[in-house]
Amino acid sequence: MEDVARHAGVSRALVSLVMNDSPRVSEKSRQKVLASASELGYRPNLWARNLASGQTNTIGVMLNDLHNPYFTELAEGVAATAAESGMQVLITSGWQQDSGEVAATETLLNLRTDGIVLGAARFSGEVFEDVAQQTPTVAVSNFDKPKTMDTVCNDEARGAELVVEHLTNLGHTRIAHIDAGSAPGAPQRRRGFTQAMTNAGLAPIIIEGDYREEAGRAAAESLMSLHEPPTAIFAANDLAASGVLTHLRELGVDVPGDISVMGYDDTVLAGLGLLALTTVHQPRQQFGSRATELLLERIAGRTAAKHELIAPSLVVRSTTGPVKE
Amino acid sequence: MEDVARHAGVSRALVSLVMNDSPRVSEKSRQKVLASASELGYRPNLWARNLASGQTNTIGVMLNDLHNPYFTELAEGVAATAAESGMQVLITSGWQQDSGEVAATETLLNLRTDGIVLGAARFSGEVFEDVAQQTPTVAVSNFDKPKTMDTVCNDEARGAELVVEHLTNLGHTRIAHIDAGSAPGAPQRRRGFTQAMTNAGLAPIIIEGDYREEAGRAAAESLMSLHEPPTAIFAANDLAASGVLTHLRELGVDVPGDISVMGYDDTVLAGLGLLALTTVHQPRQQFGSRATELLLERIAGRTAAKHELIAPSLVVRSTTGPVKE
DNA sequence: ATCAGAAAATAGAGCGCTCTATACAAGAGT
DNA sequence: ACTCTTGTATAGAGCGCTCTATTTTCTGAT
Repeated sequence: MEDVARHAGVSRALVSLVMNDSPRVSEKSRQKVLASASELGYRPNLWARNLASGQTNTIGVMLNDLHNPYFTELAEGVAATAAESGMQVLITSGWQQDSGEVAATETLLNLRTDGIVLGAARFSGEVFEDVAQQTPTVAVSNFDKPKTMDTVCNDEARGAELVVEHLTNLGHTRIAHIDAGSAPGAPQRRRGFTQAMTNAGLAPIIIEGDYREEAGRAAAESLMSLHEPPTAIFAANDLAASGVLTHLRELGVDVPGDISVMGYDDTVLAGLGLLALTTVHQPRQQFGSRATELLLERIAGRTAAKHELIAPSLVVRSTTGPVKE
Repeated sequence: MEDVARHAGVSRALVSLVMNDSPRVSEKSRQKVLASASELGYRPNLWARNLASGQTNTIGVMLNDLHNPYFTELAEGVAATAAESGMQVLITSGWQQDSGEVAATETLLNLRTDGIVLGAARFSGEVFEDVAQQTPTVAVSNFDKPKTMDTVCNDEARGAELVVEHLTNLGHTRIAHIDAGSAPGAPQRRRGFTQAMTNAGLAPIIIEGDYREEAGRAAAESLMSLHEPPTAIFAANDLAASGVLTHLRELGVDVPGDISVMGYDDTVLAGLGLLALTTVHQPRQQFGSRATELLLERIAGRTAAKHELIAPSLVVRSTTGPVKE
């Protein structure tokens, strides 16, 4: 910077003003400075700039797992909204290790980003309460309405309701749900399912499982060996639904002629021609952009916590149909 | 830091030493400092630290697209290897916009990360040559052996060779390849395929397509309406292969009884029960970790460019079998 | 010409840390 | 008692920038 100033025959301060697009600089010296800057290959040192200005214009995103499209689409939503406000986005990840999420968040904290979006899965909200104490924080998680941060999450109960509505409209009454124990979102889905079934005057059938394909396959096996198998299966997620479909295909059962299958999440899998799975879509990018909006509000000074649910929607493909007579 | 020093009754310099685990501090004062630090909730400001020390201990990763598992697994490899050397990893993404890759790289440059790993796809190497001039850089790309940076990439030719070997071993002679034009990696695959077929004394059949499912489906349609359809189809990637399978299923053609199908990449899709696709596995994490090793060498002072190919491997599942008599 | 007032440019004090050179004990050797 | 080490602690000058307060220069109206 020193060099640029000397080369352009002006003061360091003026160079700084030019670099920040200040309107208080004459066109002539702006050109002069810009010229020498590019000539000398000068680029402002972000570390120094942020140190001096005390703000980073950057928001940090902590993602539990980069493999999971859920998190990357979330990040994309964050990036899009952040860009509108001219903010940079920096991503760290826990690389699905237990200690990872905390370490990654720690990095962000040390970096002094203006705020943090938490795409966490491993821990309950409490672990992050003191993070939220130190910097504006918004979590995209099912946390239990913590006071120090905002949360945005999918309305899982509504999603389960959507499933039950769709299936009952098709005439199904024996509907089974493969649940995923205490995995993120699973308890809410299970509760929503039970609730919706009860409201419809139907008996909820629930069988244990998890979010993996193999679990779906195993669950389908138990379900189909019942005296009176269900006419519709609502899997824990798309991957589990894929397991269900695999087993039914081996059994020679026709989908959706003999039995209807639904997934949850609307991942790439669901759209594949061979699956064409009816599922529940979560607007993941919207989670990210809404979280960012809330974060920007917080950065601007709001302190009261907001907790928002975002409504999912139904995507009907070819694995559901009218109940067999 | 000032506060911590005062609270512990020592100088700022000593606090700095403690925070950097210097051996030149007595156990007694180390404890004292650590105690007051945690009491006051002090955390070192990374920006200031890096500014003062002139090095960031951070390597930057620029990823073309976070959705693509190729890139995220690459990042994971980088993270793992970087962690071994106590380096932090910061990720930026081009969010698959044309200008994105350059902007994201720019951010990294401004951040003065010790080095950059490029997971680029959009541009040719030239765009990044001057980046490499400014900081140690390794690209995981098919760039044409640039002098200023190292490259690591998949041995696409070998991958195509693997496919042809596998298929000819099963007795296939009419083998078609759906190619993906000028998309990343595609020309190399096409060349490798042609080469391997020619070497085996067979006529390569090539049909245009791209990396999407719909393209695979369309290509399968044309292929199957030939007078003498191929007995094996080697799709551009797994997604395209999925399209092929979808079409064949609709046609009632038995896979692998009537015809064999192969994908490329070994993504999650390939492992699904309903596809069970035979494919070529790319060790994506290894790309990342090898790139990081090279980058660390560069950071340590090496300047001569290295260009490495990494060998893929075959994953046999259930979509390939002996040719039908 | 003169001068108020706006516009443009500058000086210089930080920002929170690191790091070199220096100071200060306390023990070792003579 | 004296110097010479060795092991710890400290002062203070940066790192590359921003930003407030201040000075200098440039209007245009009298």
